[in-house]
Amino acid sequence: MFSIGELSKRTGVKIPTIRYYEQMGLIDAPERSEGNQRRYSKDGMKRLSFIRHSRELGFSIEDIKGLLELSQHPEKPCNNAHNIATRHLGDVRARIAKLRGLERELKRISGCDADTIADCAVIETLADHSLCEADH
Amino acid sequence: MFSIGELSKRTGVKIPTIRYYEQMGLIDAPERSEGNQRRYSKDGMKRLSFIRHSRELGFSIEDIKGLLELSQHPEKPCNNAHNIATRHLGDVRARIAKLRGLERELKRISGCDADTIADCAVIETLADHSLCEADH
DNA sequence: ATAATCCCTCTAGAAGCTATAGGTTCAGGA
DNA sequence: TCCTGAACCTATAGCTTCTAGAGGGATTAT
Repeated sequence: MFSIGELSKRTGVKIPTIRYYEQMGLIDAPERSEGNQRRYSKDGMKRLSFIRHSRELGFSIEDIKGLLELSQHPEKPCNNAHNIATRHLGDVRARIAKLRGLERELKRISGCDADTIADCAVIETLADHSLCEADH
Repeated sequence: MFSIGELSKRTGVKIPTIRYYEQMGLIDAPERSEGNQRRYSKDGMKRLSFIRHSRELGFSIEDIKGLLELSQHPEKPCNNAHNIATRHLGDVRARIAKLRGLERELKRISGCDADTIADCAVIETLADHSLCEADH
């Protein structure tokens, strides 16, 4: 049994975040001490680690709810887990593609070597859509 | 002079967003009709286009404030504009790098061909940090 | 017993919008 | 001129994932 502070240290999830996850229904409300303080079990810690790891991989709270639910049923088929992961992979790839476009454009405009705003490619580009290379 | 609806159509910025920008101090409060409705000038439209374009490139509201301020002073040096753009480019690159890491990991785990949760790499990975390849 | 540290709940804020409610104004036709 | 329907107004709340603060109680170590 450990306190929320202990749990926080061991999992690397900040205290208010743990309480937030409880509120969002990602983790069960744990037992309480006589003085009403949260007391977590090892299982609680495992669950929180799962959540933390999932967040690090960028899964949304909703997705994590699904994944946690699945993880409770080892005998079930895992298509759903694959679906969630694959969809998320798609999202990540889309974001990468978008950012690559931005990167290209930003690289171009920030390479400007003008001295004054009047000739600056950064400002010029932002002010005039037609100067833009990429069609975003 | 056009109404907010016209402005919205011409710039592609949604009406509530225009009002939000006004509130955030990105655009000046425009003149009003006798009945208190907003009436924009061509200058107002140019400014909003600048903002829209900047947002498309991912600049924050604060950055855009700076860029707009600079764009008003064509005679001034443009180091600041370059600084803002270069910093933002750095941000974008950092995000790309992070997402690439996620992509690699997600690709690995969603390639799992297990049938049940018990053997599923997705769930397994999330549950056990030590199985993780990348050191995120 | 007391001080230091921890924990509690509740609320608000951050970013950048979007949506809704309840009401007013405008533009065009009869 | 009146009417209708579309467009507009303000104010407020919601989205997502936390994070920070206020004001007060619990625990732990000495």
